[in-house]
Formats: sequence, C-alpha cells, structure tokens
Amino acid sequence: MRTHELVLRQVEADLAAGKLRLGDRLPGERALAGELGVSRPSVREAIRVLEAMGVVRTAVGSGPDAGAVIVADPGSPLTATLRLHLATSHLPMGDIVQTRVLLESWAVREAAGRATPAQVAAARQLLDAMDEPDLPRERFHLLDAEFHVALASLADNVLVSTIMASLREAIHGYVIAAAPHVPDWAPVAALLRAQHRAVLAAVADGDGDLAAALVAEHIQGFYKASRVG
Amino acid sequence: MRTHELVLRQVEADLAAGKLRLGDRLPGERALAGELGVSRPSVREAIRVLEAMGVVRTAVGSGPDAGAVIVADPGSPLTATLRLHLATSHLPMGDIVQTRVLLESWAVREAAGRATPAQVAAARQLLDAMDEPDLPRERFHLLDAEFHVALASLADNVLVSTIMASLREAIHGYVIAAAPHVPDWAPVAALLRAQHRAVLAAVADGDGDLAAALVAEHIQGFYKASRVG
DNA sequence: GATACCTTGTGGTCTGACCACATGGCTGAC
DNA sequence: GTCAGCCATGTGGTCAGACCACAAGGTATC
Repeated sequence: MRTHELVLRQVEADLAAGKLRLGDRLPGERALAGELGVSRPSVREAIRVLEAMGVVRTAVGSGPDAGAVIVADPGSPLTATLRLHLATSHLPMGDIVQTRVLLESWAVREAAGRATPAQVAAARQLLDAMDEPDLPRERFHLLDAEFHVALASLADNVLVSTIMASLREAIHGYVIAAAPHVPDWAPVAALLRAQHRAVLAAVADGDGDLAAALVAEHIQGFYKASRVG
Repeated sequence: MRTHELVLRQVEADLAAGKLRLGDRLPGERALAGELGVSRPSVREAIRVLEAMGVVRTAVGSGPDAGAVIVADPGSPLTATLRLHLATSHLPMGDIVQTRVLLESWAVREAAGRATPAQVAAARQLLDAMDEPDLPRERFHLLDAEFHVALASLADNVLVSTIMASLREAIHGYVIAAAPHVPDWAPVAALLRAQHRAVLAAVADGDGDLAAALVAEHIQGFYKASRVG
C-alpha cells in the first residue's frame, strides 16, 4: 500500500464513521502528516486525489474558509473524468448521446405532472433568455445546457442530475467546436427554441410520454445535424 | 493556476492532440518536470490525479511496463467517487437504486432481440453458478453483480455499462452489511434466482417490455426486502 | 474609534537526497 | 558456445527541510 493511499483510507474511514462531516476542515497538511507518521508530500498527494473526487476543497490563507474543507461535489470529478476519456477517444460520442437521451427521457417523464409551477417558470425564464436576438452562439449553448440540466433536476434524483450535468459539460467543448458544421444557424436555433418550448409545455401538462418523445427527438436531431463527434 | 494543474492541462492537451495514445508511456517524472519547468512533486501530484481518473497506471521498476502508462479505465474513478460520496451520506441510496432501475430497464429493453445466443449463454452460465447449493452468500452477491453488469453490457453502450458496474461495486459493501436484515436467506435466494431466469428468458425471447418490467421489479423488490441504505 | 500594520498559520512549491524494485546486459563458470 | 548468476541502471516511492504567497485577525498607532 502506497503511503498516500494510507492517508486516503484513513480519511475515508473518518468520513464513513462520521468523524468528518460536510463543512469540517481536515487537519493541516503538516499536522495530518505528523498524526499518521507520513511525510507532507504523501499527505498532499492524497489531498489532490480527494480534491479530484470532489470530496474536499482547498484554499490558502487563514480564517474559517482556509485549508482543506469537506465538500460534496460529485459532479466535477465526473465531468473531468468524462472529458479526459473523451479526449482519448475511448468513449464514443454516440454512447454519450444515447445515454443523454435515456436519462433525459426518463427525467421529463418523471417530472411531468410533478413539477411545481415555480419550477416550470424558472425553466421558462431560461427559454425566454434564449429568445433574445443577436444572442452569441456560445451563450445560446450555455443557456441550452442550463435548461437541460434544469429539466433533469425536476425528476428529483441527485445522481441523475449530476450525471446529466457532467455529460453536458463534458461535451460542451465539442458542441462549440462543431459550430462550423451548421453554417446557417438562425433556422436551427429557431427549431431548437420551438422544441424546448414544446418539451416544457408537455411537462407542465403532465404528459410524460409526449415530453419523453419530444426530448429524445430534440437531442438526437441536434447531434445528427451538427455531426458532433 | 496551480503548478500540478498546469501539468494536467499539458497531458490532457497531448491526449486530445493524439500525441499520447493508449498504451504509451509518459516521460519519467524527472524528465517531465524538466520539460515543463516544474518540480517533481508537482508532476507527481498531477499523476496522482490522472491515476485517480483512470487515465494512467503507474508501476515501479524497469522494463516496458514500468512508469506511467496511458490506460482507459473510466470505471474505477466512478466507483471510487460514488463510494466516497456514499460514505459521506450525501448521495441517497434511493437515488442510486432508482438510477439502477432506469439504466437496467433500458439496457434489457435494448438487448432484447439483439443479444446473440452466445451472450445469452454466457449470462446463463453465471446463473447456473448461482444455483450451486451451499454457495456462500458473499459469493452469491458477487455473481449477482456480475450477472447484472453482463445484462447491461448487452445493450452495447460502454458508458451505461460503466456506470452500471460502478453503481454495483459502490453499493456492494452496503448489500453485504445489510445481510442481517434478511435472516431467512434461502427463500429469498430462490426468488432472486427465479427472477434472474425470467429476465434472461424475456431478453432471449426478444420481449423488451417484459424484460424491463421484470428487472425493475427484481431490483426494487430486493432493496425493499433488504432495507439497504 | 478608525485605520494601517504585522504576526500567524495556511496551502503551494522547490531542492536534493535516499530507498525499493524490476529489468537487461554483463561476467564468470562450465 | 551456453548458461546461470550478478550488478548497473532507471523507474516510481518517500522523506526532510526550506522558502514563498496569501488571507485573517489581532495590535499598535493616529
């Protein structure tokens, strides 16, 4: 067992035992090294891994926010992992699109009829923002991503929402890079806007099957048109 | 930008540009540090993160397998991340079960009618192994997990398979820990075996809807009975 | 009483050293 | 000439000690 893994195991044990809770601070690197009888570099390597897994957040300086604080952010590591493996081209883009369709279809079906008017209104605000003329394309895609994540969140499952958000973020760069493949952007944007409205309306009406079908068509249509991947 | 992040960015860029491919070796830690003008500890921290993300595997010694080799293992980081966040109790078990149901239902629906006889036979072998009398319970659950992952793999989507496998592994410890809640194990095991057979039969018959319904009932029933979480 | 300063503790980084390990070539015996 | 054993080499793994940048919070000053 490498030394930094020993530190990791110890921290995980403390987390599972409740000795470390959300918002708590880890002992300082020097103190932790002393407690466990290891060197500071080993502690630092362990903290890097915890940071990469979204378990701690580090900050320099002094005060209550400084040091390594326990957080719960399963999203960032997922996003980073997906992005890296996409970069190696060992994760087919088609599989990601298929997974998105599957997750989002399920989410809107779940959300249909359950979503509160306030939630629907919040999602509609995003769509309104996307209606603005002369909206830069990059901004359009960002709002688009936000809308899809908001949709997924309506199903009230943090794991699904997290996976969705990570998928969206991980492929965002590829969507932007594929922009040249859609030279005549205006009509495409108009279609996407209309599809968004239709999906949201179906959710608000409680028609889960329709919402699921619409969202699937929307996603698959976009990727087919933009030839991402 | 912290120094180790600079190293990470560089490696990711090389991966995306194709300068680093699966199976390639990273330069040695000392060489990489020299190339990028950073210190060896910073390089090591970056490699720890890459290792945690399943992008490289390190080995000591000499020869072709030594050093940091590029691999593609999106599963381990997913599993580790899920496990850690489960440990902090900030990932509800109910959400995980729900996600399993959704992914597996989709997978068997996809697999139905498409799975080859060889694939079905391979899955059936796992079920045959689970029929063995006096099978230790731990071994039963391991085979069970293998069967479910095999089912998910039939849908031919590496992302879904990976997520499934990670979910299964991350909760395995909790399933074992919940064993005392099911004191009368024999009839439960018999029910699970029968359900497995039924699901596989539906897949082989090409009846996707039935397979999806059966697998959903199977998963939800087990968690309800064992009160995991 | 308000402001500027400085002490203190945090993570961030670097240097240089030594260890354990596995390979692969070298050396010696046969 | 062949083979077994040995050791040089290069790899990651670990450590100790030092210095820096930073931010908070107390402290001295006006």
